[in-house]
Amino acid sequence: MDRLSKIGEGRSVRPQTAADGVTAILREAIATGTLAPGAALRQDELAKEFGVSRMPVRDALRYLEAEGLVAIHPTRGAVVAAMNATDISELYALRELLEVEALRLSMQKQNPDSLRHAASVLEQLDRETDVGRWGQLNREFHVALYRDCGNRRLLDLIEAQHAASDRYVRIVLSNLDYRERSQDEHRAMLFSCMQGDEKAAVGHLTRHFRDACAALLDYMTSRAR
Amino acid sequence: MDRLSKIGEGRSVRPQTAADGVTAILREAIATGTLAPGAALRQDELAKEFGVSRMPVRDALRYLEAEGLVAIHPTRGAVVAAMNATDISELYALRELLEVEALRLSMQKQNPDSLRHAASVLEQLDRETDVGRWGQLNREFHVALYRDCGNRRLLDLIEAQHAASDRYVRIVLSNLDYRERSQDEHRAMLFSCMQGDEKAAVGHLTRHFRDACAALLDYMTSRAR
DNA sequence: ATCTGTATACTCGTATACAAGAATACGAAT
DNA sequence: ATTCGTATTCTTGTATACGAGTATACAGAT
Repeated sequence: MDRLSKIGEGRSVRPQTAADGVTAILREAIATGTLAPGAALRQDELAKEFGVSRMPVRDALRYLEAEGLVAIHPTRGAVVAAMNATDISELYALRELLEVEALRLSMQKQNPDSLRHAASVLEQLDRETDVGRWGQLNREFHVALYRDCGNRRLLDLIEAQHAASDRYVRIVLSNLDYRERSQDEHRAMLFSCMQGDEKAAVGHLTRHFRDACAALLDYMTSRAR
Repeated sequence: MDRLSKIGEGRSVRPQTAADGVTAILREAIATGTLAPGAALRQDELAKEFGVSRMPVRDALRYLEAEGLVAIHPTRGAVVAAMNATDISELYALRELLEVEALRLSMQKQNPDSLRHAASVLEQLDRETDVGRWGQLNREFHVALYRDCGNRRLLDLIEAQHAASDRYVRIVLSNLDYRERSQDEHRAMLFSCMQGDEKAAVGHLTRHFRDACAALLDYMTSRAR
């Protein structure tokens, strides 16, 4: 048997390659805004900065392009993807569509483990003070509610959209008022899920997205001049 | 002004790079089944075959990985993504979710140009005899119905899922019976769209997906032994 | 005979080097 | 002064070279 026929097996335990490291650092830098939207990403420059050659940097840029965080223009270079009102509306409309469906499917499975985990993440979110962790925990909470939906492809897509909206999420979450409201909505969602009240849960989730989207659009227009 | 601040402008007119060419050839080979699911994709081998170095091949593999057509395992190589019943179910459930939403949104815009284009593609499909073009025209018809949905991100996602299901679509479309049924459903969809009957259009589209999915699952189980 | 350990071969990841294309800057002509 | 053309510089795309990790094969031990 050919040695390569086994490649597809096993979990995707990515050995930590240089490109992965660069990807992670760049992703974080983009999420935090250290690399602002529109900023040019020169291969040479980044390579020197990270102490690697341009090859891993190229790979990293391709990964981030797939995630929608950077835009690559062949022979011209890469830039951090733009942030604008249109993108926000589209992104949140899409997330609502995907996540409402995933929530519905998951609730039919009734897995208490997932809800327990969601509850634990929710508490961590209350205690967490580090801005950087909020986005991550927020994602973890949402995914915990969906993970029993039984559609891996759907879950992957949801995670991808989360990565794309991470930049936005951090903005709204740095607002204390919004943070409290968000947590209220999270608690309401979790409660409805535990009760098995699908309609209520979906309602809370929908409102959650609409709220976040509205807060972001407000923020964008307010500082757009 | 820095020269790079202009990178993001203009349409994404990708200059035909070697990597793009390799990507296109590989994508087609995977779609037609020339490269069967599970087949190993050696960088050296492909590079020699296409008369380029391994670098463009690497890039191509990354693109195809993002499209879900190949699975890359670092330090172990890449293989053509597997085709199985689970994947089919997930993929079609996802497409149904995305495309029904896009259709709904598009129909609210009422753009007769799109429908005219869809009708023209439909006629081409009737006349087309080349198997390779069916998948492409099929995609064009569907996208024509959705393109006014006003959410670019949603459209991109739909196109991505189409690319992933191209392999499957070609299988069901090579069955004459199914082809006729599919065209009937297409015509029914278009008719409902022209009438502005959203409920009926969505019904036809949903049935279209369920039919295709069922036909595929039948096919898979029948020849899986 | 099966299993384990070591050696070998193969493939990928990364680095360096070269070539080609794009944008800017400069100069000449109108 | 403005506009067009050319040259230079910068950046990316591609090729080649090297190093590291993984899997297979073979040999020895249990």
